[in-house]
Amino acid sequence: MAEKENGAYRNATIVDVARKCGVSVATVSRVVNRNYPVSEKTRLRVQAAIEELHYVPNVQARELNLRHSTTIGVVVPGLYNMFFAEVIDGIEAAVSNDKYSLLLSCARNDPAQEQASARELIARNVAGLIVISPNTEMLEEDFYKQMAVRTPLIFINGYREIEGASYVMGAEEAGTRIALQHLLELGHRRIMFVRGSHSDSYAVKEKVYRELMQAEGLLDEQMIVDMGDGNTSDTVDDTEWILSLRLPKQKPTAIFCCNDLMAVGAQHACQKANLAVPEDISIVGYDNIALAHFVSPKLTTIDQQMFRLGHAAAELVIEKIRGGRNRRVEIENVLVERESTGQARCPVKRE
Amino acid sequence: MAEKENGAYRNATIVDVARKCGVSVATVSRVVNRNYPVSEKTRLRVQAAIEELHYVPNVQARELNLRHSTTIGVVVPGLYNMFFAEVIDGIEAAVSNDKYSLLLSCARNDPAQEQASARELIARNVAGLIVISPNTEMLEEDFYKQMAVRTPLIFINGYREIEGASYVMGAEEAGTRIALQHLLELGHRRIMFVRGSHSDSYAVKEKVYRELMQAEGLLDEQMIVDMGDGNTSDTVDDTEWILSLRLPKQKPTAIFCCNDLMAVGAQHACQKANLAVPEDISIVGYDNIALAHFVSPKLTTIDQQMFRLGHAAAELVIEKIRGGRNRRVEIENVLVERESTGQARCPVKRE
DNA sequence: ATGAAAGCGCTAACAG
DNA sequence: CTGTTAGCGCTTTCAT
Repeated sequence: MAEKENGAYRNATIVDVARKCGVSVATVSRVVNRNYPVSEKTRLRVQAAIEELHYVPNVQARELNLRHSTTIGVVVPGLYNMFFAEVIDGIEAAVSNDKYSLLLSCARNDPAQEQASARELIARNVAGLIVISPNTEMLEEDFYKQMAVRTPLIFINGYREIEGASYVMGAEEAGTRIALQHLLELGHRRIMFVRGSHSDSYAVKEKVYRELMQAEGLLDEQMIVDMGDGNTSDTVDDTEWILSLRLPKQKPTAIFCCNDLMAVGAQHACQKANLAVPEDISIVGYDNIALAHFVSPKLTTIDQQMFRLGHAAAELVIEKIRGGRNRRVEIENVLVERESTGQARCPVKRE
Repeated sequence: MAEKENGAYRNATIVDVARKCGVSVATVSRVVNRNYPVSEKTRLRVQAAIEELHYVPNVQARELNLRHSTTIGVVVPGLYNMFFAEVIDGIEAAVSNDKYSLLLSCARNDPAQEQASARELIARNVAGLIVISPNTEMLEEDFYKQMAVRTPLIFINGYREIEGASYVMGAEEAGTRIALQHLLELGHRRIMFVRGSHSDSYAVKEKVYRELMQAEGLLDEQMIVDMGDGNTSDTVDDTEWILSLRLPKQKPTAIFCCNDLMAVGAQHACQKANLAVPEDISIVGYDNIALAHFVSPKLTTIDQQMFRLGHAAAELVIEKIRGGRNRRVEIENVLVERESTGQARCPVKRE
């Protein structure tokens, strides 16, 4: 039993156990790790002592000795967003499956805090580091490049190339194309594109949108709307507000939104404008967060497979820890057809 | 610069720095920690060496030496649910504010895994442990009691009393009463109660419901519906299904749901049954997860203030780590009146 | 102001 | 099969 002296906790160590049953610490270590022969008799004695003292081996001390760590660090913008939460769920599943533990730090959407988080995790001697949606924009030149030299480094949805790092990326270009194609095939010609500011993810999608619409002779600058901060708890309401102004003017028959929050905002705007979804107007979101099938009509969207995104990242770190090479893996983005898309009202034949 | 030999990472230690500039490790330690005088000249030399070698102090080694830890462990059922994610957001904010780091482990709603997670965290020498919504039902008799002896232990929404632990609880009894009172004041008499299985949280709420309805002479066993697993990604659809069967028979004018997922399911069921919310029927949820204001009509619900729940728990561990006593704190549950509740259609005068 | 040395809890040779 | 010992990276007396 641990003794509590003046409020301080003092737990049994390997020495306590050894002394308790008159063997050496080496022997105790051996029965704990089952890696060298120990006579049945002493093994039992030692185990009894372990039980009695509630001895728990100190992993930190072991790792110090072994010169390797079994914890993985994760830097995430925050958990307020289901997207990140699900990614972490995936990381945790893979990581704990391989006997690693997960050290988590939130960057609060602040580049400075992101760096501080990464540094903190490194100092805590993580065996590898995963950074989700890194804020590379205002990034100190080779902050991560240095880091990659000392620790396996993986980015999830990091758009800037960092030397020495591995990447897990959702196939957003392909995904955007699929979504838009879906709308086109339904006969839609006036497709609005709703994006947010300050993320490479939006830029990638806009590029695809422009190319595709251009190719179809359908590009109309007025149809591209930037609603500002696209990833906060106000995104739904903000989008609703902005679209309620734009809908009457642009009269789209379909709306593509860069994430599901915006798409739900779009649903609200249509509802307020007395446009039935999907009868009068179709809406496609992106990400497939849980919210997408909680709303009504259920949202048609592109599944980023966040759990797999996280899971793959975890596998990549572990691979690198074991001496593997850097890799870049893409997770397929697939269309989830639900209730918010349908045939265009007055389908225009596609030439 | 760290050397990479046959794919293995080998980082600079305090010894490397000391050797590099011909001082003792003690001196290096002093300039790193700024806790003892060092001459300006050597300080500069040492700092230069630190920069050059990209030396990062090893927190694990320091903590081993100092015999104290600066990491907090958190056991959570999972992150698939926004409730838990927001609680962790709160914990992380408080914890990192106090220079602690967060070690996270998911219990996957499995009591055995929950114990494994807790053990794992303890072995990693956390300074304190927070368990969110512990699955105390099938709990090995004094698993946590033992644990509380060796490490500060905090439960968030833990209903079984464990000796030696601190508690942070949402005031669910009061919250349930507030929600029901709200409905009563709106003139509702036929109030349905929707709960899930296997959680003390449901039992607490049902108790309040029964008392209150009994007191009003309104209790009707038929109005209490248990929809089974109440906290999965299927909860919304399951609730919709079950209620679509019960609504026509019971004809409630209001529905109280034990969490927001169920409440959204109830909204769907009403919609399918052509009951306008809130004109024909009122719905109150519980928790106030983000979803609640993303749906339309926006959900009236009881705010559990998850962020504060987590924040308070973190403060409690830290308090205990510093030698404080065990405490039990309640976080107020407040009514958030939005769009899903309104005057009863044919208000019956309350006697 | 600086260095030498002990030791945190643990594991892995190396002897016996 | 078991014990002795060195040392992981670090901090902190205790000397100088």
